[in-house]
Amino acid sequence: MNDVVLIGKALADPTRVRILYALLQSDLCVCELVDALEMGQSTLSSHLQTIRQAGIVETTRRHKMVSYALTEEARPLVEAIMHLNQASLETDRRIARDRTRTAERLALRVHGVCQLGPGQLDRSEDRKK
Amino acid sequence: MNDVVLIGKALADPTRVRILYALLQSDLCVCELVDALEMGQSTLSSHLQTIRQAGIVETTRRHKMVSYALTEEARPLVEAIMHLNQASLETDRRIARDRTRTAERLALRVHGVCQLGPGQLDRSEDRKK
DNA sequence: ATCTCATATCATGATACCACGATATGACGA
DNA sequence: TCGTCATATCGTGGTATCATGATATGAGAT
Repeated sequence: MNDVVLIGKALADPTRVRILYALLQSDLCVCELVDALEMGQSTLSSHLQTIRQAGIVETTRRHKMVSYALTEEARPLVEAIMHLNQASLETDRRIARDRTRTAERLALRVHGVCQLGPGQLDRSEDRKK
Repeated sequence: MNDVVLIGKALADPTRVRILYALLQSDLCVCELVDALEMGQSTLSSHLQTIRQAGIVETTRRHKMVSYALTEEARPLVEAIMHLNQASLETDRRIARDRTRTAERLALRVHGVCQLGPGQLDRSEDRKK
């Protein structure tokens, strides 16, 4: 029962849904998430702990960074829920922005690995418009 | 996104998980749930509204009573999540008691319909032991 | 229409959760 | 060992959520 509740809590907050949706694109380290989702590092970190306790994500160290990934067991569930509400997700502005910023941040990887630390993708990108 | 969060919130509380688990057994009216799960009517009712807003249950009137049932769309999802954590649910004392009391309350139906109102299954059952 | 009874909503106090800044941890390089 | 830097945890003020008792709604029966 408690396990179900933990999974529920993991999905019960918009910020955490954004994180899960981003992790559906790719494994990501904290600094990449900070840049992609534009939120404070402490905020992000505590949400990641919440999701981790639910058994939905797991961590691995890559050099200095800690990388977060969906677990094998949770991925089908997360995909199912996200797909079930695909319409509501695809029309969401915030999610759309997250997705492009995640892609931009991933493009900065070297040999498929994050090397840079947080603060790479600042608002200067907006001026291109 | 909002839809996903609503589903999450629906699962994010032990009381609501108990309700959903009971509804997995059978459609139930509010008075049956009050007896089976042993909780206040107002508490139960507001949780039911939460779950309803998430699109997980729907209501139909049966005589004086309002019956709650899992929706067609949500049932597979709920079953998936419950099954995924079957172990944690089957060892749960509260869930076990809920299940037997739900069965006891269902046995009081006439022609498969609840006729009785709340307060049927009181603690006198315990004295049998 | 009025009474009854099942269900819904309201008001309230207690608890939990959120975002954010400040501080702590802990791995790596010098 | 001593910095450095990415990540984790702590403290705080504001907001949401919970359980419960009191009250409101609304359908069926008289």
